[in-house]
Amino acid sequence: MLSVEAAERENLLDKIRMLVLGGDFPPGAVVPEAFLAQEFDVSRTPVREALKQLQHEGLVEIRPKVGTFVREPTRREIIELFQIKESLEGLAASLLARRGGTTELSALRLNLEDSEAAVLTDDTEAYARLVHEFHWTIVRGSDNLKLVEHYGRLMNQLAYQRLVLRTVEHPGRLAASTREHRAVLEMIEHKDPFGAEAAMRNHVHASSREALTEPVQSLRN
Amino acid sequence: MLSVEAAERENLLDKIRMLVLGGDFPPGAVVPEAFLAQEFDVSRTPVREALKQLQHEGLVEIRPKVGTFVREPTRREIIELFQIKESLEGLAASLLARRGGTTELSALRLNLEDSEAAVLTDDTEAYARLVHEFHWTIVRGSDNLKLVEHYGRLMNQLAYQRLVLRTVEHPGRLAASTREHRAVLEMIEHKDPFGAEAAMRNHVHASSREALTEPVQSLRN
DNA sequence: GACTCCCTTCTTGCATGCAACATAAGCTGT
DNA sequence: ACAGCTTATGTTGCATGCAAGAAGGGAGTC
Repeated sequence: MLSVEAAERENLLDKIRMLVLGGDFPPGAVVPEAFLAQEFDVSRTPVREALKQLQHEGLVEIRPKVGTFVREPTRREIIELFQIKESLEGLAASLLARRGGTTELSALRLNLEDSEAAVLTDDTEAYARLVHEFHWTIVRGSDNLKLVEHYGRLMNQLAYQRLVLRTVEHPGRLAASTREHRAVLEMIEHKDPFGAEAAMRNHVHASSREALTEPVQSLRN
Repeated sequence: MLSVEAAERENLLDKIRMLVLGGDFPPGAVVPEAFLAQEFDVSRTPVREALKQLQHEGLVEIRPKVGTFVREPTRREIIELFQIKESLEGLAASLLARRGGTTELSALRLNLEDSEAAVLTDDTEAYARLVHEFHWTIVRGSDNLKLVEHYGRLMNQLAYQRLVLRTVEHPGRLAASTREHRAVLEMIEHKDPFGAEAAMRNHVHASSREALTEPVQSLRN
């Protein structure tokens, strides 16, 4: 399908994105092309292309003739992105409910069981992974490839992993979140698009408020 | 704000996008980097970066080691994109209604008057422009910069201009569309977020069905 | 001591050269 | 005539070289 070089390039973009998202660089720090080029043993040209793409994704800012800087989303941007997240995931839930994809439904049921187990054992790391999987399963289950694509862009911008780790620290949030997931799943099982959309939006809205209540250092700008 | 080089590069990207969207190249035709480089009197490198970006926007497809091809959205993709459009514009209308931006409101009122005049005189070209302006005014009026950004990406993928020109050809659609615009505006004026979202989604849905009913050559794939 | 100017250094932006690969045409043998 | 192979061409992918600009530091001056 994809030639070897293309796959390598994808990997390069992903690798650089991981490096940026992973927090290995302090926010606002400069990321020289030459360093990345040496790090991944390629020329500056493919690194440039990848950084250009990351700029369009909003993860870095390229100041012309100055340098490439890791860009931390501002609090306002996080609010804005969560509004879009709410809308898109609502759409995804609605589409999945209308479609009634059986494989996704069973995956979601399984996910919910695992999530409840993780809540009981207080396994926040597993829970974070399951939440991620739950949302992505619904989006993919919408059977709308363009939606999947745009959703991926959105999530990249949100630097989601850092945030979700923060929300799960709130006491009681895990249980509440799981209840909301169950509500969404039930609406989808009943093939109720409007109900599913409403439940999903309600859930995302609640989770966004949780993610934003904590005044964290990296969100103070 | 933007340095000269950055502005030039933006212009280069926009210029190439216009060329691709403008239909100067037959869909599926190859667009060699070297040609564009000579056309705009730059090296292949910035052309490459621009094409790379256009690929991520979904307008062209770069087959490795083969060439760059103009990519026409399939009918399925258009349906998918319209679903997202409905969701995002619904969000925008909702946000604008909640906010109650006065400058946007007056702009929309003026737009509606002009639109009705264009309907009476059957000026389809002016109407297409006004429709475009109406929707963008609402999206910008949401005061959500990230939404504006994502919406722009979406519209680029839809190759909107070609489609809107097609919808206005349907008899009676102009008047119906204007009525729907008025409904949206009234909901926003009443500061009714839910009503505004519903009206907007209804409008987009109707317009998408119009855009998709016509079996046009370029949409047959 | 503070301010201004220049210069050094680091970064990106672009042009160009070369290699690799995919595709298609031509050639040869059957 | 046709199938398989070879070759020719066109394209992208990447490496490298060079120039231009921006930021910071240091020297000189008031």
